[in-house]
Amino acid sequence: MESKDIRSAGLKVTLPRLKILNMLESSGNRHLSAENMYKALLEEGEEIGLATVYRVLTQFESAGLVKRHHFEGGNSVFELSQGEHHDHILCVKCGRVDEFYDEIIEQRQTLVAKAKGYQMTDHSLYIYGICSACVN
Amino acid sequence: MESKDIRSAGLKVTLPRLKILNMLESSGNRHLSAENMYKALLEEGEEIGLATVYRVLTQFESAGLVKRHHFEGGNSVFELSQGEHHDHILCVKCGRVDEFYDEIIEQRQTLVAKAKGYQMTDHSLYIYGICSACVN
DNA sequence: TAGAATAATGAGAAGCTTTCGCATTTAGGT
DNA sequence: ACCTAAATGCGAAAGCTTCTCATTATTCTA
Ligand SMILES: [Mn+2]
Ligand SMILES: [Mn+2]
Ligand SMILES: [Zn+2]
Ligand SMILES: [Zn+2]
Repeated sequence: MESKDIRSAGLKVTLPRLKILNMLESSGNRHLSAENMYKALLEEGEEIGLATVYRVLTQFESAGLVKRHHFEGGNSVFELSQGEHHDHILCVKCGRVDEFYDEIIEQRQTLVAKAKGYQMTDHSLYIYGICSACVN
Repeated sequence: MESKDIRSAGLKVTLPRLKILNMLESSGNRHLSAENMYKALLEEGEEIGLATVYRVLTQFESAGLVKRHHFEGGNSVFELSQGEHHDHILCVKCGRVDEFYDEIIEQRQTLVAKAKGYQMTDHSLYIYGICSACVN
């Protein structure tokens, strides 16, 4: 029952919010754009506006329910923040997205920030390449 | 004499191209947006179009003369590609940009790509934080 | 459970960055 | 100096995201 998440974010439990949250939970694709979700909902026969999708996703992001990523070229994508942080590796041919977490990279980032006199708040790391299915 | 760079990129040596290249070389700020350069050139009394600035920068990028970065929120920034690769650390308060290169991070990225079955072509790493001048 | 107060919605307009199209100008070779 | 191809500036347009506002839905209270 995901209504709890919405409520504890201080938001009213509305159909659009439930639909969007549900889509993020149940879709095979963990990384979806607002446009993706909007079109999928339309096809399911929902009556929803694109502005609402963006609004709701931004609210979910503020509430920590969702993470927004800016993949190279094009629009933002969103995914449920399921606890642990991770970074992304993307195929430049087919758009496939894989996730990874590297403790050493994380540590070095902290060290770099410290060395440069920064109090690190965040970081974004994307690796681009050609996936095994796309080689040749 | 930067005309050589332009010529060897297969481009005609024009005033806009010289002005833009010169600005990237002489400006105190190593990381400039197209809008930045456009406005600065207008203030210098140049007659130039924003579309030209974008066009020229894209051509310079293709020629390997400049690198384009997508800093969080807002527009792309460009810098001269002076040889060695580096990544960036940015202050979220004042917008300050510092550069760094960490050999271990670079190596780990290669390892991650390999482990995920990718042939790495590129990566982008930004660290965000609060710089020493902005703490408090 | 009805009603009031308030938040959320959908539709379209608008904002912003970047690119495109095209008539005009300019560069570079002869 | 002339010719041709390339480059320019301008405005329009694209693509993504946010804003505005009249309408609708949710939650709280009685
Ligand atoms: Mn992810
Ligand atoms: Mn740099
Ligand atoms: Zn692929
Ligand atoms: Zn700062």
